[in-house]
Amino acid sequence: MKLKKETAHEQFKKYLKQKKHRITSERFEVLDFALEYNGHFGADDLYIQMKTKKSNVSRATIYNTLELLANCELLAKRNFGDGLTRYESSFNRKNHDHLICINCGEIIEFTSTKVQKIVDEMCNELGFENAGYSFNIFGKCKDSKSCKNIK
Amino acid sequence: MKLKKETAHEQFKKYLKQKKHRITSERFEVLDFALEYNGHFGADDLYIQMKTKKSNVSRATIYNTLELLANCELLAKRNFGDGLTRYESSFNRKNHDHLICINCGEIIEFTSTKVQKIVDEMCNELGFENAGYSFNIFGKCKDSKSCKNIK
DNA sequence: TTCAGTGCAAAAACTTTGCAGGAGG
DNA sequence: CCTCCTGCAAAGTTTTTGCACTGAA
Repeated sequence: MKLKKETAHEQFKKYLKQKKHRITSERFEVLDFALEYNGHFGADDLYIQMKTKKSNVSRATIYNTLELLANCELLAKRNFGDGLTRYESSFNRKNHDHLICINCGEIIEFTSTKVQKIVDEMCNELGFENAGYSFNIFGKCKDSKSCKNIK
Repeated sequence: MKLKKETAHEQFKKYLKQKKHRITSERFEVLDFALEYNGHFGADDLYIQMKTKKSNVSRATIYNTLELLANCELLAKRNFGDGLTRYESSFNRKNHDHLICINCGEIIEFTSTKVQKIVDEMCNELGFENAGYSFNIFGKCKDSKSCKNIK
């Protein structure tokens, strides 16, 4: 755990230097909270979480830093169709996609090697340099086990 | 063109009846403007467009109606990662996905039969009844032709 | 020392809600 | 006639901006 955190710090530091951004304590504070956050979170979720834990970082800085962290690929930026921007740690995690239950909001992660292949194919074909993708499937889960909180 | 509009009206009417929603002139007015809108639009874009063309339909009604139109599959709801909810006519159109240039914002539509296959596979595997998906690829377009408006 | 980064609050952008009046079934 | 739908404006959410101060390089 300690190791993970340090490696992430290193990666972020490297990115900041490369982009000629300053190394500030606030930025690493945001990184730490983001890595510890369990699951997907919005910028404001993180702000509240940090506020609760007596951190003094402002909203503006959090928004700014999350953007940086997404750019240097420590976080993944997600959209589940509800108009909110969410983030999730992508540090030391396998690439994955999401299946979202439109009844209960449950989000199931899955991986499919085929998806990246399609991404590469299309980028090649259309002359794009790939910079990520977003793939969400929506549906209704049939078994009550994972769909008990019907809205 | 006339035909297209009438068929769309019919489809919407059928949907409204089935869901026991009322047939109102405002709802069809929104449908007409949505079908005529060129490309992707947000709810507020449509409101402004309608306001300009002397329509009196309110924001609340537009938001409400777009939701209905998305549910009955006359419109597709899209998210391109900028936190805005956009719609686009899906009436009489082939299913397609999007490749978005992160430099200039250009959106290129593409189709790949493989995507729907993956969607079906995953839904089967995880016991979901499919209700759509969203697949967006982000990248940088290399040729200046389609990337002239760098932000 | 210099200027990017920060906190704060205010503003902006988008969306939802409450209420009273109006129209569809 | 009974509701559902609508318009309007107000409130709510999430995100961005302006400004003066602070601290990294």
